[in-house]
Amino acid sequence: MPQPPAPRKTLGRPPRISREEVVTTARRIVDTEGVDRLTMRRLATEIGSTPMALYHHVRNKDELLVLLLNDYATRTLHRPELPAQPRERIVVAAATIHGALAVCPWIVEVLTADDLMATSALWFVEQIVDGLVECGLSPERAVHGYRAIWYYTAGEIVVRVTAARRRTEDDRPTYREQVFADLDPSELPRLAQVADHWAPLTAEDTYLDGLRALVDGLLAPR
Amino acid sequence: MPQPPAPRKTLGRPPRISREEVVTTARRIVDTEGVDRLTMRRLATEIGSTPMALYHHVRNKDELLVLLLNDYATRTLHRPELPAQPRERIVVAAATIHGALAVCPWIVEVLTADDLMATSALWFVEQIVDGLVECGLSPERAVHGYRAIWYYTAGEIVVRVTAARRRTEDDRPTYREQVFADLDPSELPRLAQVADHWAPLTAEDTYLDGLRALVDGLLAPR
DNA sequence: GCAAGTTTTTATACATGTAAGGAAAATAGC
DNA sequence: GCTATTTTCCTTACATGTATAAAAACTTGC
Repeated sequence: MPQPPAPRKTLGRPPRISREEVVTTARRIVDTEGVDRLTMRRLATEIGSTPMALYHHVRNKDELLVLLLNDYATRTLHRPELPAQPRERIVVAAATIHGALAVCPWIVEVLTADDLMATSALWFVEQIVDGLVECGLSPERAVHGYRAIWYYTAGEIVVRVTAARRRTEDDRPTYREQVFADLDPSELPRLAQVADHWAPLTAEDTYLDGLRALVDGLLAPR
Repeated sequence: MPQPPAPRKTLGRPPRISREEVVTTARRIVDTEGVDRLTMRRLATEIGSTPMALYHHVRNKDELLVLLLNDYATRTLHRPELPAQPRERIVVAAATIHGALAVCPWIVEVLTADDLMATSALWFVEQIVDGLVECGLSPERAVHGYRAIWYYTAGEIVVRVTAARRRTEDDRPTYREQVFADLDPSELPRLAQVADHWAPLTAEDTYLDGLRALVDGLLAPR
């Protein structure tokens, strides 16, 4: 026979939903219907509650998205075999984070939030900082180096994703196309020279090249 | 005596407000009261019209912000004396853009929009691409190099600004502080080592250092 | 002058995030 | 059992961006 629930230690009305349930349900909605469908009301009805009840488990929608990102990172960001050579280790660690985030376009709102501080991502940060130190940087410079790598990585994702988003929700010619069509070759010769190839050029994925360049530059003797 | 207005050529009901007026008024609101106060309703009453009328001159609020950014860039982004040496020219051009954007925190929503394509900024892009070519890169690689610089620059601004924003609207301890307090030194020794200095370290402005490293790396022989 | 067509403006309506205040459900002290 | 206290939940309300449809103010062709 069912034990009466052990006497509660906590004060106040017992919660009917948990932060975890909120996040899990939100994840299901995002996974199955896309992040656009994730509204507080929708989430509330899905969970059998009311919108404002969610706000006792999540500070606001932004925080919910951060939690979703952490959840996502924890589940999909597995530690790869890293090369022994520190420079290459840095590159692979950064590229792994980048790869995991790049396929998850809804994070843009959140990405900018803070540096990636999901516990699962910290290991990668450690690898990067450690690699930089092993290559001769002081711990302080190594942290700055990691920050630079993070700026570059986050910037790449944010710019690329929002550009893509804007392209889909928009059939009119891009402002960019417009501008490149009216380029004055005598004023801006280089841009005029590459104007025709600009779109395909900037569509190429050169994250790794840029990352390598940045790491090389960070490690080069001053 | 006032000439009767020349017979209009355009069809349809004559506009009572112009795109320019919309942007100018929006700018005034942003300048005097901050970007938070810029709402479509507020803008409409300020301009003596109705919210939906604005949508005939501006596709949506996002586009309005893009226009504001362009307007801002056109007014404040003046061409500096650039060094003759191409490498340094790249750095100064990028740093100038960065400096102009960094003081203008409300652009974050927009920055991610696309690359900076205000006509006034194109000159800087030209300088960067040209500098890279002068240093021996092919035009294609130069464009990719510019993109890397832009990713880094935009990422730095976005991350820094939103981190600052979150700090002000939030008095609870940061997630980051939380995480760094619970660091396991045996698992993440480097991070534990710098944990105490993390906040001040990441608060330092190291944009230029990172930029130099990136440019160095882009120009290093492969 | 009138009908048709075109562009701008207005009125109305809806979805969304979330603030404010009160109701509900538990414990603790009496 | 009763009251105070604490925590969670619910109801209501508001500001905001913007979709939709109709009205208004023009030009053009007749």
